[in-house]
This record gives sequence, structure tokens and C-alpha cells, in this order.
Amino acid sequence: MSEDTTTAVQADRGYDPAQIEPRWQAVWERQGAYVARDDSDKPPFYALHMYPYPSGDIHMGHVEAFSLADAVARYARLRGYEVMNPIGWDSFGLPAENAAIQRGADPKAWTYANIETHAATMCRMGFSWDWSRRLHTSDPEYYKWTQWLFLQLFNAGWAYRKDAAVNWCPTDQTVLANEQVIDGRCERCDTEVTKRALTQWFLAITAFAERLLDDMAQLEATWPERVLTLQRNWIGRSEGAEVTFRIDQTGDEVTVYTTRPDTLFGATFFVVAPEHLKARSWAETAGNGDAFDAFLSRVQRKTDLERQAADDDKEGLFLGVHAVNPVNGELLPVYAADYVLMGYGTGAIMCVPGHDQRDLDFARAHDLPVRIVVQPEGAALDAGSMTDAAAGEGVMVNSPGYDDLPWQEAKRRITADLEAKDLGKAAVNYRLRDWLVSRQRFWGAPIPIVHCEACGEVAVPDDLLPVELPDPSEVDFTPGGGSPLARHPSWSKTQCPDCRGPATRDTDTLDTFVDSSWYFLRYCSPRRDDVAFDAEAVRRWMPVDQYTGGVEHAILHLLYARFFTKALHDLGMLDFTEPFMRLKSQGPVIHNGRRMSKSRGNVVEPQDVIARFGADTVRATMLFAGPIEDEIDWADVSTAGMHRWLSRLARLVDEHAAAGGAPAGDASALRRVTQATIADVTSDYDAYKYNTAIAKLMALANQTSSALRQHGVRGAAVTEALQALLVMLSPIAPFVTEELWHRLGSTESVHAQTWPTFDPALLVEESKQVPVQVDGKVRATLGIAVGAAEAEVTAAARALGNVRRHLDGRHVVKVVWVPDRLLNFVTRD
RNA sequence: GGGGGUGUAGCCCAACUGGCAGAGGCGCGCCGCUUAAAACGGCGUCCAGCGUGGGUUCGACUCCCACCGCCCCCA
Repeated sequence: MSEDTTTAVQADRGYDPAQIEPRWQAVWERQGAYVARDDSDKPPFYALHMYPYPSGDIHMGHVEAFSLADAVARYARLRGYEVMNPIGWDSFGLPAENAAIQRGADPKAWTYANIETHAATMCRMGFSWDWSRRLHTSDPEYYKWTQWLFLQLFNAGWAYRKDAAVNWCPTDQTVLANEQVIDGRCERCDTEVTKRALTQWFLAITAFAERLLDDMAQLEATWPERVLTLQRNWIGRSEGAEVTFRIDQTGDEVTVYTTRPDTLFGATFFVVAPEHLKARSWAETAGNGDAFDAFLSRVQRKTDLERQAADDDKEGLFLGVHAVNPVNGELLPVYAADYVLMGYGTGAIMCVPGHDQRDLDFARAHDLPVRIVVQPEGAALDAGSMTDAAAGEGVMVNSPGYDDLPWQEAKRRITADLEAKDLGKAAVNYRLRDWLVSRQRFWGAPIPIVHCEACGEVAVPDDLLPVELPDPSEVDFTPGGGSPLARHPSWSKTQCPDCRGPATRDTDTLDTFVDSSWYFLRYCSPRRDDVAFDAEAVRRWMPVDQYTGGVEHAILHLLYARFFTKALHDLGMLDFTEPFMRLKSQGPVIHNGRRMSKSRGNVVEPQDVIARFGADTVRATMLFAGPIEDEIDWADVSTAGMHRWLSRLARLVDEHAAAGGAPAGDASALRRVTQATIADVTSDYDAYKYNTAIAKLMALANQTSSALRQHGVRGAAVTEALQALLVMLSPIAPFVTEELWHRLGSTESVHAQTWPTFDPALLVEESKQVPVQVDGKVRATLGIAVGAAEAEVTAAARALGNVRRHLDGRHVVKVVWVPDRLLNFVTRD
């Protein structure tokens, strides 16, 4: 170490990041400075940042995110924690395979080459990752345990296969989870998503819906409210009732879910999804089979989005049968209509056009009656002509036995009465669906199941894991609607683990969100090859103290990871139920008001900026740009300005070092500023307000500069100011602070220091200037002793010329005295 | 349509539980240093500006209501 620092200290003065940064990077690397020790006496702190997907090189969004994450980790180290700040790659996934399809690249080689590019740039940026814990989800050593965990869920009954009309992306040739469909389009390639009936693997996340909701109470104060709201909306809990209708002609019973059982008397028709299992047979019964088939094929050409759009023509077909309304025996015509989807609820609804907009639109289009049963206060409704449904609250009408009740009360009573007659029951419904995890792709963890004609679905035994992917050279990636693994000549052929008979492997691979639902556990003991994670290490590090990442993962990844944690908790593998104690999301980096993209030509490459200004400047610029959760427009920031400031800081240190250490000048003002800055910057760091922290460090630098240059202050007070400044800046700009720290004469690393503390006694000022107001307008400023009594201050204020003038001829009715801050005379004529 | 966020100087942004609207940066201007420019150092930054309109208060950027603009989520 002394060898290294000697070299550093002998370096030139001034600020040349191209020279400083690689040198210190090499020193830190040799020292293994950021390896988290499992046996440390210091309290553990798990700082985690969402691991990246290895596509090309890292981009500006990564740079911002990692700069935030690194500031968090370095700050925790300075506060005396043993920090685990791991890094890895989410290295399975579609882009690797698409590169293979488009450019004939080997997905594996492509992926690992990108990872090396990422890693090199990260090193150049000076991020303090613990490289010894590095992982890649596409390593067999990792996905062995992804598969093992899947099997734990399978054995618990939480992973199952079912036929489903699934979201299908025609471009990527794979199914998508509901969460991956954005506005009816594939989140990756923006192709319109269609429906396909396929047998797919699901994870039973809905079994945890209630707890995913309830446990948010633990996160209330430490997660962004925005993210919690998004998750709540996504889970979409609603309270209502399940009501059973009988089909008059066939005797079939159909259950519907409604959030408004109070409007049952207003039901005038009944609609099922065209895909409803019984729809075809009912149409047949009524002799409408052919019309139905034509209708169904027409509907299936539409996307879900089109079908649900408010302005869509409400297409529907009368099936020729009637449903019996359980509350009054009325016969409701049954339609198949495109606006009801099989995937939601039961695929059948009771229709109350008076109180539901889409039902009303359908009723108008098909000339069906409308009946008002909940009268909103003060609104005159005309059932015959209304075009806006009364979806809100009101008082019951036209509902024999319930009239005049408030709707909420009627909702309770009608539900209870149905329950008593066994025609319905109170029910809770969730918008959340079970998580579809099988993908018809190659570059993912194979689903570790063997299909045997005799034994069915059989889990691959632990000692045969991982089920490894074949070499990419043996695989045909051409999109063809099936899994590439299924087209491999021999890969899927195997023996049933149970009966030893011939069997086939499942040829689908797992959604990469499965990989990322447990990677934070793997970091705790990444090299263990006998367990997914070491229980003791997990107890030591988990749950994550501080998780950082993009808000775009507010729903998907965070919900899945929370689900996994709860499932593993219930399996006895974890003793906590929430994985991430604190969450901070950074905003995106845009350029000229738009997302950076090659086609717009507004991409800023990190490498270019690093080459011009150095890593410290890029990091500090990102954190200085504004509140971390807001978006950063690169057009609004000034790397040149930040670089200039760091240069100024270097010059200041050089000047101080040259000026010598003998104390001179009145240092009391500088000392007070230093103390105040420590107090302020500390609370800014605690609140992730790096932009204001940097502003205050700049102010301290300005004060130090003028003390040194203009007031001739020398010696300890300047050293104190500069040392505090460098330590507090070191999490943000690690290279230049390390360099300048050594120039101040230290042989230790600035990153091994402890966070500065302040002396409250030095913060106290003896006198203050307070504004004196008359009727809220500032009329004078008064110098007072801190802690002065009200009477004393009032008397002194009254003596001031301008105050006397404004008080002249008026009665003072009230005096407001905010100690040490403000005095206000309230007057009347 | 429902829910959430946001609006402060030419620009990006600060302002503790309501207490003199301005911390920091960018840009710009002037001065110094320079043969000159850049860099650097110093000083300054107008039109007295909190999206609009109300309300509460001695006092509102801050709290409440309505409206407008932009952003996000759900439908």
C-alpha cells in the first residue's frame, strides 16, 4: 500500500482524470478494497442494485443508476458498515437469441462478450462492486438452482400446467406474461399481441395476492409511495359477490363475479365471452351454431385491446337462451360479446346497463332495456335516453325489499340473502393473474420436468440438475412457433426418473424474471455448489438494506421477487417475508426531451464522456442534475461545469498544500461553515438528496477558497474543511477525492475513513439578523443576541426608525415573535 | 373516465415542523490576468419571478378548494 501511495503522491499537481483514474483503479483492484467479508465485526449492510441485462455496453441510464448505487454503498462503508455491494448479470433472455436469429451470432458467446464489455466500463467508472460475488444467471452453476427452486414450488403445488388462451407475440414467437403486454403490444418488440390456446406453466402468485397486499404495510415508510400504489393497482383487489345464474333452457349453472351485487335488480341481459366453454353448446341448442362460429372467428381476429376499447362497436350475438336472475326470477337474454374476456373473472357477466358504461353501450347498440336501481342524489336519470351510466353511489330504487337503502347497505344485504339461499356468496376478486413462466425460447433455464406417458409430469431429481442447455451450435433458432429445444434431434429424449421408461424433457425455458426473483439470495453465498443459498449467510445479509433500480421494474420484478420470498418463507427456507427493506428508484436519462435512441440520433455514449471529462465528472454530473427519482435531460446538464469544479477543488488543495501548515487568519467563520456543511450533507445523504449535498460541498469549497485566498486563513481550519469535503465527496467522485486526500498528506485511502462528525457547539452563532415586519411586510432588520427574550427584541424593534414610522398612529393588536427568526407587529387603525 | 405526480429567475434546480423566496450549477455581462484568445480569478445578473383563480392565517412556494399545462399508472 505504501508503495502505491508514494507513486500517487509524486504525481503532478492539477487535475488530469485520464492520469489519476486508471492509477487509483489499479490500486483498489490490487487491494481488493470492496470485498464484503462474512466474518467482519462491523454491522452488515446489504446494498443492492438491480443487475443489468448484458446488451452491448452500458448506457447513460446505467451510469446514473450505478452512480447512485455506488454512492449508497460507499456512504454506508464510511458510516462503519461492512457493505456487500454485489454485481452480476441477468444474462438469459430474448435479445441474445434475436442476435442469433438476425446476425447468426452464438447467443452464449454474444452474451458473455457483452458482459466483459460491461465489466470493463464499470471498472473504468470506479464502481465499488464486490467482484468476488459476481454471478451470471446463464451459468449452469446458477441456473441449476433456479431449476431447483422451481421444483420446490412445483412440489408445493405452486407451479402447474394448464391450458390457457395466452398472449402470443408473432414476432418473438413466444408467449408473454400479462405483465409483458403493454397496451396490447409486446413490451420487447412492440408487435401487436394475439391470443393462442396453449398448455403452459404457471406459478401460483395469486395464492399470495392478499399477503402481497398486506405486507406492503412493512414498506410504507421506506418504499416510494408511487411504487406501492402501482403494485396495489396491479394486484387490483375488489370486494363483491359471486352470483350463480341458471340457464333456463339447459339447466347449466353459470357463476359471475360482480363488484356491485346491489345492482342485481337492474340486470337486463347477460353476456359471456365468445370463448366461454358453454357458449357454443348454448348456441347449438337454440339452432344458432353456424352464426356463432362465424362470430367467434371474427372476434378472435381482434386484440384484447380492441375488444375492450371504449369506442369499439359493441359486437354481440344473441345465443338464444336465457339466464334466470336469482333475485327476481327474470329471464335475461344471453349474448356472446367481444368485450367480455375469458381471462378475467369467470368469462361471464351480469349486465346492468343503468350502472355500467360498457353494458349501457351494448344495450343501446342492441336495443335492450335499461333500468335504474340505484338513484344518485340530486340527479334526474331517464332510463330511456341516458347515455352515461350512473356508476356511482346512491339510494336503492326498483329493488323490491331493498328500496330506499343506501347502496352499500343493499350490497351487504343482497349478498347475505343470496348466501342464505345458496345462490351466491361474498367474494374477493383480484386483477392479478397467475404468472405464466414458460417460454418457447432457447436462451433460458430449461424447465426441469420430464414428461412420461406412464407417470405424467415428473420432477428432475436433484442429483441430475442442472438440466443443461445443449451447445448453441446444435440448435436451430429460426422462429417457428415451437421451442428451439424441441427441434434438437436428441436433447429432449430421456428416461423417466420414476419408471425408467422412455420420456421427453419439457422443451420450454423459464421466463427470465424467475432468474431475477432470487438472485439477491444467491449473492449471499454465490460459490456454494451444494445449496441455492447458505442459510447463515442469508441470515447475516438479508433482507437487503437498500435496493436501488429503475422505476420501470415497479411492478414486474419487484412483485415477483416479493412473491418468491414469501413462497420460500412458507417452505421454511427464509425467516423474513419481504426481501427489500428500502427501495429507491432513479429516473431515466433522456436527451432533448426524448428517450435516447439510435434512430433519433440523440444517444450519448458513456465512453465518450468518460474520455473527455473522466469518470468522476460523469458520476457527479448525474447525481447533481436533480432529485434522483426525477428524469435527467442530458441537454440540461453541464459536464464541463462539473469538470471545472473538480479542477477548482484540485487547485484549492494544491494551493493549501503549498501554503504551509502554520495557522494564520481568523478561522472561526470557516470552521462554522465546515460544521454546518457536515450536518447538512449528512442529512442529505440520509435522504438520497445528492444534488443538494453536492451544492453544499460546492459552497464549502467556495468558502474555503475565499478564506484561503482573500482572508489569508492558513493551517488546521483549512485542512479540516478540505478533509471533511473530500470524505463527503468521496462516495460521489471516488478518484479525485482519493488523489487529493493523498496530496493533503495522508497515506491511507479516503474510502477507508470514517464519515466526519460535527461539533454542535461550533454551530451555534452568537448573534443573528432577524427581519422585523409590520403587518407582514419587512420594514427593518434587527441584530439580536441568539436566544434574546421577546420583550427585549420588541423594545429594540420599536426603536428602529422605519418601524416607528410604520407603527405611527396605529394600534398594535398582536406581536408575533418566532424566536431567533422573525418579529411581526400586527396593527389596526 | 379514475388514481398519482409535477409547475419557482433565460435554463437545470434549492428553500427545516407555514416565518425575509435563493443554496448550488449552467448561461450571460463587466473587470483583472494575457500581445490576443482560451483557461483561470473577482464581481454582477435586469424586467422584484412561486402555472391560474379563490380560501385558511398575523404571515402561504409550503395547508385547503377549483381550474390550466405537462408526465406516469389504471380503465
